[in-house]
Amino acid sequence: MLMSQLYAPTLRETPAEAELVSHQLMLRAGFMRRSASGMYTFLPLGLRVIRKVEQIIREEMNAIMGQEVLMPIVQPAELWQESGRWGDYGAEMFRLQDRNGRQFCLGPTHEELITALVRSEVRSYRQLPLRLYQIQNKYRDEIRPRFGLMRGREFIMKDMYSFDKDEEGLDASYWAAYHAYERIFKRCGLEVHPVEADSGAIGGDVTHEFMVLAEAGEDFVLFCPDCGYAANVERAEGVDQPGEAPQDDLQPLEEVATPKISTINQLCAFLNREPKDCIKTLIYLADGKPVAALVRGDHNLNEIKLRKLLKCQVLELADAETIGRVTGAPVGFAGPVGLQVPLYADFAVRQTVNAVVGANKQDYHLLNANLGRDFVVTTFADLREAQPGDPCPRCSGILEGARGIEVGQVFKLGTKYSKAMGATFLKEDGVETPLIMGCYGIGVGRTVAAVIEKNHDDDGIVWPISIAPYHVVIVPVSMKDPVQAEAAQKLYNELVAAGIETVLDDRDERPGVKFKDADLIGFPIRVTVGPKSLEKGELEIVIRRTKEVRSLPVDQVLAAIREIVEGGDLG
RNA sequence: CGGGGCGUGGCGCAGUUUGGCUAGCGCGCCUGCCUUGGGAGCAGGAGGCCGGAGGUUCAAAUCCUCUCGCCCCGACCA
Repeated sequence: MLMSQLYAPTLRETPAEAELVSHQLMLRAGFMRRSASGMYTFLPLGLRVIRKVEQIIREEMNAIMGQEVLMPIVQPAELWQESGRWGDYGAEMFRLQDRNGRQFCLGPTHEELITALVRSEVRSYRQLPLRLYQIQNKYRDEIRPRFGLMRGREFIMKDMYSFDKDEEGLDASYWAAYHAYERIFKRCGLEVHPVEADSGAIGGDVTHEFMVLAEAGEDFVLFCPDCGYAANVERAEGVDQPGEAPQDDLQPLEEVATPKISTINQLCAFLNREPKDCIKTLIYLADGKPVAALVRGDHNLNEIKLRKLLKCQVLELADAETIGRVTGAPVGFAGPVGLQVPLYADFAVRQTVNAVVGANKQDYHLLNANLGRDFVVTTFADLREAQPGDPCPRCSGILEGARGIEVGQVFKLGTKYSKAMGATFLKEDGVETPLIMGCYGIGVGRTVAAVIEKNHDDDGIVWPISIAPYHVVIVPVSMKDPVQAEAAQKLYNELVAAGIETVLDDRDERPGVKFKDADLIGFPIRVTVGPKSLEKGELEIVIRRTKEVRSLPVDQVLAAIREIVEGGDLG
């Protein structure tokens, strides 16, 4: 490809719309442009990167017996009504109608479609296992699209769906996908960390997310440096440290005026106590019914855990009116003593002694509230959000925290969709049984964004060879010098003939401009064709990542480049 | 959806508070000269119904009302 022909409009200045480095660089380097909030056009360079990531995914999916299919983006409402998700998905689903008024959506995911496909064709255990995957655009009308490809409304996703006859089969499919993911991200030059995760609305119990640790990440993960335990904060377990609180030295309950003090921090400053000496009382509505959740003052409640414990559909913080009705006080003064709703408490509450709690009375708190004597908890459970510094739930280590970008997730779905949609098969014994499913997603665009987040410097992107849009750029210092132009063209022909993806920067620009663009775009290898080295019969190879310069005789350049490209990553 | 910010040539911005004459600057773009090892220099030039609609006024980028779009924080979320 000739640079003069390549449609890669680079920008000298950072576009105001972009916040993240990866987003800025993709715009600046001419890889993509925005068309609407959360939707992007990929320009030639961007598309080449996307295609390379897709190709790596294809190879690894095929290697675990995945077969590629292509499904419609527009999906009929009936299928989603069957699974029950037409209602559940809510405003996040792009919906549309055809001319006859039939309802459709732009597929946010494809479980329904694939299940419908398979149920009409798979009849027997002899046809299993079956692993189908697709790579295509999916649509979610996100509340807040942001960070370029990181959270778009239209995004490219690979999803594989597995169908097995039993749990062992599902387990095999799950771990095959898990290990394929490790290979895929490694080939893309990413270090990923599989973490235990919450399965959210998609259902199922066992699930891992593949995280790239980066400040730009929207997720928070906790991990144990000793035993390797790693989990999304949504999922990470809090430890139930054994033992009851000491029963001696209980002080008498005492009411204390705390005017206008309604947060733990204000309270601690006012009373000169530590947050861990307080108990937070949060009033929730679980499917409309008020409940109280108790966590220690230095902890945060994990709503996902509470929702699971209560087995409720809708869980939301109660409004001020409900809080007033339940506690008899305005927001900020709720406490467990005397509350007439079920109390669900985190394990850590069990160890508190002489705690500070709300008095259920405006501008008052209680000192020395004690479990058993002053209030009774309905159920103790792991309800708090784990945090760095907590004990590891698997060993004696201490958890650390980091932000992460979720680039992939694997789920054991079980029979949620096959049951709802009647996707069954006959087992060896002739019994009709729902298919056992798994699903395995990779955000292609997000993976590219993550690679840039982890591989850039002040000058631009530093692509790993494996997904670079081109391997090499040839930069003649001056195209007007026929000697340089000829040498550059000759090398270009040789590289292309050798199957090396090469761009020749044939523009009549000053060298500085061409070097800047080359760095910005991030070609892993640059060959400079200049008068100084040509006189000696040499060319210069510059490694983008290290800026290392190697001067080589002209006739050795091809071999050297080939070695670098075939050697894979430059480390 | 709540809070905040921004819409002025392709990009980045000034001008808006305190209405006023041909709407500016930098970059990019076009022509010519010159230059060629890290975003050169000189000269000339093109390009904007100031997001849109309505209103106030002798006069609106600037004031008022409505609207659309984009970005950030939060809540939310495979």
